[in-house]
Amino acid sequence: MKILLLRYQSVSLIMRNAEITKEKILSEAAALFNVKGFKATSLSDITTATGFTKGAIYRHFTDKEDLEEHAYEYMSERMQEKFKAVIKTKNNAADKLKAICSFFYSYIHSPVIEGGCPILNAGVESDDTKPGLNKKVINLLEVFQGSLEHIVRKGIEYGQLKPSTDPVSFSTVFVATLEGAVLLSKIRNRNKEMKIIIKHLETQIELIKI
Amino acid sequence: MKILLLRYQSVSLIMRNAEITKEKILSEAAALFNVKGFKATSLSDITTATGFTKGAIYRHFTDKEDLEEHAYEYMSERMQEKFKAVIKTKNNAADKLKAICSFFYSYIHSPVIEGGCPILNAGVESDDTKPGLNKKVINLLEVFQGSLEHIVRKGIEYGQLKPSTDPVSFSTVFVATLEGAVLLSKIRNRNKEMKIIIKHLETQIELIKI
DNA sequence: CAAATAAGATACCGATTGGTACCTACAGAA
DNA sequence: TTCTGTAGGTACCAATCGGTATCTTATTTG
Repeated sequence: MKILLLRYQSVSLIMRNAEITKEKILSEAAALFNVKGFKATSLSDITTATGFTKGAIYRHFTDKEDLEEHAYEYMSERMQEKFKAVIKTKNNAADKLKAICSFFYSYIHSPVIEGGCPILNAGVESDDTKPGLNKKVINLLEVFQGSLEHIVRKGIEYGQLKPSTDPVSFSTVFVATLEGAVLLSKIRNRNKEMKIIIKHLETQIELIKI
Repeated sequence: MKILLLRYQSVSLIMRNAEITKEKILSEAAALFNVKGFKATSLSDITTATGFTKGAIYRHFTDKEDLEEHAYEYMSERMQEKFKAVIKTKNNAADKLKAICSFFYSYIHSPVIEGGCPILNAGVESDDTKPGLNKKVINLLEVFQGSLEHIVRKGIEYGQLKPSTDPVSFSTVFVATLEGAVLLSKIRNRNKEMKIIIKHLETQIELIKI
């Protein structure tokens, strides 16, 4: 039946679609890079994960560095999409901030990208040897912190948060604490630390609420 | 004069001392591992840095993994020494906590080990592929957080800190925030974030002071 | 349906990786 | 001063790395 359908569409069993192939390579490579690290992930890791050969990979990307950066861009976009969606679910500053906390808490069990937070992972690996990648990490970090800053600013403007709150300071501390939580839970392979830290952040949010 | 002295001590110009050699290998490897990462640092990187050959390295260490773990142990010991020294300079809980903040702030310009915090760097790299190393990271993290917990506990006991302070929660949040600060400053290659976060932590310390 | 184009596989390349066997020569003991 | 154990150097190894030239074949175009 299926074969018949395929035959009518004049599509052979071995399909070839550049766009789908590229997507597959990017998503598999992204997961591998985020779990094992960029340097530790070899091209053969990616070929076995995707089922494609090096020939296919090098048709879509100039070299490994190019693949790394595009794969990170892929992660970055996914993270930003999810992040925006999370913020959208609430309609006031405090609830938005709490929703972000919940997002991080749930990340352990259902991550957007396997292997933890791409800011943390790529941030540590890229700073000394991969300037191109580092720029993309900075960008994602800026989007993340910028969103928080915007939430706080708007929260103050709309009379939801205390005007004494410093948006830059608050968002910086918020991001650092969350990333620290991810690190601790990653190292210990448990969510005890995440739980404690999320609870603390939620009380901090309550403190700046009007 | 110097050569004469050496001759009298029957010490040739090419000295050979297993202990000193091992120390040199460990210190150079530690710095390289902490800057470039464990995977990204090759044995030839270490031979060029130390001036020794692979033959010398493999006499003291069974394989690269063994060297990695001993090098991390070396970093860990150095960090703990410095950490204890910093805590000792003050004689009450709040000042001890603030001294730790200052230590992290100064770490950017005069690090104990080049390349940033070994908990952050090795923590990210070891969790998935290097269980032996991960255990050592957990150990250092526990010593660090345990020290903070002890400071808070004693601070409460001696009437320096509010009894309502939860030592576990406080120390967990403290460590996470500091590590997050290191990450942000590392990614951005500036100390703006560190400055903001240290300031925040100092006011948090003031809040639990009696 | 045939020709042209482009996607992907195959087979290779030199360089580098971690690792080892063997040799040399220095340091300490006698 | 000689002998001996061992610290360290030399020369190699197979495996794997990232990368490329070339070939096959699926898809598109005319």
